[in-house]
Amino acid sequence: MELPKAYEPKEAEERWYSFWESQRYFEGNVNPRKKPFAIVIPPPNVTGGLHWGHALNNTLQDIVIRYKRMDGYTTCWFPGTDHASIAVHVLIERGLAKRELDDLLVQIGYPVPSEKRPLTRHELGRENFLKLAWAWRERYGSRIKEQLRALGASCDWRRESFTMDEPRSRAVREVFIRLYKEGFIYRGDCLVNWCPRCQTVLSDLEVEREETESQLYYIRYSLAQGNGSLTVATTRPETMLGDTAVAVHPQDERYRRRIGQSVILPLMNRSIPIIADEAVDKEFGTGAVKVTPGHDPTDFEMVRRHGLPIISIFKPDATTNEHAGPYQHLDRFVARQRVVEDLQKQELLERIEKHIYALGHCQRCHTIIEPLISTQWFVRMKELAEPAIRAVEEGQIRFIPDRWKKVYFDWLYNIRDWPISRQLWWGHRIPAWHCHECQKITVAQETPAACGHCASLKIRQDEDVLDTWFSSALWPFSVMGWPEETPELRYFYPTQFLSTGHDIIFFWVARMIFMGLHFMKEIPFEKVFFHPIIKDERGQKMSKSKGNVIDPMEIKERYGMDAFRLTLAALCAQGKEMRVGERDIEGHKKFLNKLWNAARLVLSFPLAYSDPHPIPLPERKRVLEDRWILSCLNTAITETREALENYEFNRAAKGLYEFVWHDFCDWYLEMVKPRLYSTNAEIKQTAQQILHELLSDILKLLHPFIPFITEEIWQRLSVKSAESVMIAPFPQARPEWTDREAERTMTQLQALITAVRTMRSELNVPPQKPATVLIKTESKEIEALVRQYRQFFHELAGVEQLTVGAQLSRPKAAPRTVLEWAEVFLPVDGLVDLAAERERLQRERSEAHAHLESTLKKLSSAEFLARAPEEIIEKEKQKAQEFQEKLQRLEQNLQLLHSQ
RNA sequence: GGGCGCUUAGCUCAGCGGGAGAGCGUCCGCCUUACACGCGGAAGGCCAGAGGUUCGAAUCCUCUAGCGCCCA
Repeated sequence: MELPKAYEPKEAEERWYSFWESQRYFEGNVNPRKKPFAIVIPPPNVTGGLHWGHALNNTLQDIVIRYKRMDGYTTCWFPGTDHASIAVHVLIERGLAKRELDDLLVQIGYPVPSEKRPLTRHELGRENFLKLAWAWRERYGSRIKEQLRALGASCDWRRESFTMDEPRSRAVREVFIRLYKEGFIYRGDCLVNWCPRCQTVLSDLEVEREETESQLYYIRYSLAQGNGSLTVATTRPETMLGDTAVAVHPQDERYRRRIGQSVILPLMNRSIPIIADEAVDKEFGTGAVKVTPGHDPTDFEMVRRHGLPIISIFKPDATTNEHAGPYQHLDRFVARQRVVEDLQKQELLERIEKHIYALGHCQRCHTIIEPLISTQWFVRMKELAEPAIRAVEEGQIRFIPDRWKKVYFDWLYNIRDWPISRQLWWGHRIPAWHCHECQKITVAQETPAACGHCASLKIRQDEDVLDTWFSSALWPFSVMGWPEETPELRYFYPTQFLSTGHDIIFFWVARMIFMGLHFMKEIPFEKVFFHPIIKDERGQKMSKSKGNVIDPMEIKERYGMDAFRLTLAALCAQGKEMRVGERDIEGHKKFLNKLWNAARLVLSFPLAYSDPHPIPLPERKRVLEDRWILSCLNTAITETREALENYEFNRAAKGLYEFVWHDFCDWYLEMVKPRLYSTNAEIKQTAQQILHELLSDILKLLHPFIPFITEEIWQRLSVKSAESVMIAPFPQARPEWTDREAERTMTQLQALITAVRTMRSELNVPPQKPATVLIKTESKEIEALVRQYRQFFHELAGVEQLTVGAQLSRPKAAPRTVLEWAEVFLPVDGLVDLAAERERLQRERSEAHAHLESTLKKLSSAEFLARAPEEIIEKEKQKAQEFQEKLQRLEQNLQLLHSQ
């Protein structure tokens, strides 16, 4: 079937995706006779759209799963989305405030007030808020899923999960209850990271540190006894209102005699002790620091060690409370200003210095974090972390690239307990009920009727929800139906491959590992690939605020998804970041055009038979170029497989690009044309058969990278071995096709043809103009080669007259190219720039000379001969001979030119 | 403060112990019957710097400088 002149990605992409889906190719069903290969998708946030990072990550997963599917595994890619507790919460709150969600409010039957004032979640109440959030998800939550389909992701959509759907919620409750009963979950008062805007606790990981220039205030505290004073330095003067001590380092000579004395806390006129603690940095400020346990993690720990009181001066919205004395009801920054002013008035502020420190911000809303004492739920981590460390240490789980192991270990070795409660509404509500009577806690899957301890009916459920990552941590087994013992779990768990960004190594990867080990008693996945972070062509992270974001769907419109996918794969080296610009995509789109046109050529010579498995072509009918390209194909197959097994996506993609464009199109297709146009039916048939076989393998090799165009071409093959390229077996190298001799001969032929082309080009001999070429060589082999393939010199280099031999005398004034084993002359009419010719040969001579020198130096070294491996010595000897010959030829030609 | 990574052709990057590579860009010549989204050709590099290991270093080690990321 003939192909249209240009490939139309838009229409083809939709058509083939629905074809694959209707044929149920994406479905992975338990099949004990085949080996499983499963991937769980890193669930994207329901609120989001597909960005380039998703595009990369999911392209890589799709490449791997398509490859494995073609290679005979039962593959299953489990898709789904994440409920993104805080992101949705923020989004809905903002929507309410701006009154952008009125239509959804109407939909859930909420009486929408007619006047346009901002609404709050508290006005709606928890139940309505949740209804609204679900309605929002129903309407907008499928966008990312549609975008993944557009990308070509071959997920088993029957198995789609959502972290808040019923089966996943059951898994979450089950895990919570088990961990609670096993003593891993506890509730306690701790100093936590508090976001005053979101009004919730955040884990350390959800706090983003930013280097900020601020001030360091030096404040004088006078001693309770006598006239002396002590100066402390602080970045947060307002928190002094909650100071309960001043601390110095025990070995600090300056303050040793002060330890045990007291100071009067300025503005509050409270006496507080001077304590000694190792945690004090002698170099910081004056070496004496104020201790504010209610609002500083280091101070909190310190005070615990010394048994001192803790005072919290802020309310959850970060305004001051009754403990702030005269500074009550102030915003924290206003409080700071007032405190500083008053200290100045009382001449207690010694000086202010510039100071840079890492200020914590809320990952979601960017508000400055306030450390605050609060009651939260925690997971005791130490015991859970140990097996997770071992699994990676012992290599049951492999990280690629390997270096991320260290990051993982560092975090787990210094693991801190995980605060899992969040003061939000959208999420998994903690399955714990508090009893009014006995104050005890009852945990249960379903709402209990009464307290499990005293049977009181006065119980209420905990208000908090769980950290979203708590449910994500269960993903590898929750998507397979855990806690039920499903056949999927038995067959597909553990999965083989996980691809993700290194930015969530702690958030997600580590947590999946310890949860998997704890609940499944088995690792969740065998290999974790950490892909690079995508940057734009200037090396900047893509972000909405920078305005450098391009919607992948726009890329699809302009270039087609295959071009995007191929680009992402080709640029994906195992580094920390990769830069991608539209130019890169443009370039790879050109490759698709090339492939398309090569296919057009091949398909314009349809096969005369229809058997998809014809009798193999007799070897003796294969000519040099056939043997050569089949040998190259073998190499391409081996290297593609190898690269894919090692997740070297760039090597796989670039290797195929090179093979298809430069070996197959540039050389093979050009060489095979005369046979295609031959009147000898047998010759023609042979050429066509090989061409079809090559194209078919090329399509299969490329399919994981560029699924749409390969299918579009595949479906037009006159003879195809499978109803879809997607389920055709991935090519295997045939050892009998490897042909080193053909490769060597071809290399020589290419060198000779290139030599002629170069001279033609440099002399501006137009392609139409027939050329006369002389090749001088002493090698019988080369001579025979030139004679045998003189047709190619005609076809590929426009050579009309070709003379070859050992005896022919060198033309004096003709341009020449000197190879190791031959000299090529192109006598032309008219003047030749002999000076330029001489110059070029001289340059080549000094180059050859340098090469020769360095090899000879090696060969004359006794140490080299004694220590270098045999094959290297052989190679050096061979090199020496080649350079010698080339040098000799150059000398002879230079002499001839000098005589002119 | 601790850790990790990067520095190779004008740009973006591969290569990571044995003859310096690709894509894009630049320059030259071509509408050759699959493709001008093309064909053919060319120019362009003390592989950041300094030491060391080795018969041999862009590649391994140490230090220095610059840039970037992560953790505290």
